[in-house]
Amino acid sequence: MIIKTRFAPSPTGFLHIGSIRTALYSWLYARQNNGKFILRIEDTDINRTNSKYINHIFYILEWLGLTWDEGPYYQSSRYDFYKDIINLMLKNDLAYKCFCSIKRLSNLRKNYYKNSEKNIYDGFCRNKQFNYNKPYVIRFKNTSYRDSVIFNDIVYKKIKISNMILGDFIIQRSNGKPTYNLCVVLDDNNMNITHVIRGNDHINNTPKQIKIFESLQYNIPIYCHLPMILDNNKQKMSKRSGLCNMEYYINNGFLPEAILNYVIRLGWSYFNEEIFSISKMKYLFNLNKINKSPCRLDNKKMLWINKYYLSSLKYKKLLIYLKPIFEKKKISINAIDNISEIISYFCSKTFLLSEIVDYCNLFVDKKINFNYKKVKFYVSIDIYDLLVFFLKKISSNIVWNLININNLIKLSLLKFNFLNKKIIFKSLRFFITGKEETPNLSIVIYFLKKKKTILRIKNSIKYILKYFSNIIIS
RNA sequence: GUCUUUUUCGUCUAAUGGUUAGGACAUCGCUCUUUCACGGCGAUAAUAGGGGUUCAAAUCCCCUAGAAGACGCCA
Repeated sequence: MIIKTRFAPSPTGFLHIGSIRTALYSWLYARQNNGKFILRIEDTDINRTNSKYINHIFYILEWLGLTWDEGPYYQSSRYDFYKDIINLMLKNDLAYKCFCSIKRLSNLRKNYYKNSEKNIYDGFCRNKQFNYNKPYVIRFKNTSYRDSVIFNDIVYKKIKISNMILGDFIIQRSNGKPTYNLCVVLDDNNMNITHVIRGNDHINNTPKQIKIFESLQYNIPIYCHLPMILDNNKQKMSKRSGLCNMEYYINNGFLPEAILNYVIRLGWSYFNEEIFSISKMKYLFNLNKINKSPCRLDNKKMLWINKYYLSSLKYKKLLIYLKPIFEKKKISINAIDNISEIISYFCSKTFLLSEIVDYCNLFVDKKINFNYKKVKFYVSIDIYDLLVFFLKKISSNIVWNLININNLIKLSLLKFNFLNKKIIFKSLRFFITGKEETPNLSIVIYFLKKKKTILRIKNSIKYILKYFSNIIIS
């Protein structure tokens, strides 16, 4: 028997980190067993389905490298298939038409809550042969309410749910479209899915689905419900919440391998290991070792993992990841001549791709626009003298290397020893880069090269002179 | 409210009846680079509470409390 797993998102929002883990686990399990991984788009809710979300699903799975072997199947294009089986179910007394109005059902529900009873359909149309000319839904004709459904979950082991709470649930809406619980069963059977790996918010759907499987005499797949990943408010992640959204991770410079590594460790572990490459995951991952308890995201740990992968990437691959971010920030790579040297140096010092790009931005050939409020803090006669001195020294005929640049800084510290050392560093940094926080000053100067450094200091000197004259005038 | 599930450092987790309750991230300290950052070293920190079973309980059983999900003509 070929192992078949599926990832079956509904395109009603952007994928979040929880769906990614579900996809990863399903994908891994299929790959470990030489099985097949199927992509199925569950788009039976016409009102909420949006094609941009479908494209997003493809994009993210491809970005992560979670390739699928079959599909994508669209449930919306399989209505005829579902329809045939619904008709069969009607014919074999496994389902019935229900003409109850929405108003009647909502009143029913209100009363149930008031009397704290089970909220299920009361079976008003169950054994009647109505044939009104008005809209109807089709309900599954559930078996004895005294039964309970028992199934063995890979993660949660034995789960027992009373048939009492299932009731005669709807399998076809009044608009003629089948509902989720029916489509899932028919598709999982039709596509020969052997293992259903999904979030545990579906645990309560599982008995309903098992009931349909049984009534149609299909083979019931093995279920594996994964504990929820909760957001920072300890709530189920919403497709709209920003921090869990995959767009956020991509735009902020996370690497796919880092995301997968972080996500596989939520609810699963292998001794004290933290780093899992794809091949290592395939080798070590074990469905039977998944935890039951829900977990929360830790952005700091994710950053740490991202840093790990960032520093281990080769320059060429790194550049592929960096290019779209450069473009998004409208920075031209060609404007920095020693870009490869700069990127190779900074990739081991940063947590995010976007940080590397920000650092690169320091070396772009452009005029610095000083923040006027901050200038006030740095500008003084002494700093002016310092810059003039530094300019003179750096313009001299020196070999451009880190040692010599360091020596120049040392020399300046000595010459201006009446100034606070921190002030000297901070001022040089500010007037050379326009920023208050940068990597090591001598490294920055080294990468900036002689010509640009001189130009920038000259501009800063001019700027300070102008600043002084403005003060005198006013 | 009903049903299902869950509870080990702040967070992710290890420990299948005998451990000094281990690791990672975070935090804090020290330390290197005459600055920040990075790095190196170290420290703080947990078995939800109460009963039981047992020579022995984080681990098995019961109760209580907290948390999450489900209870749709959403998926």
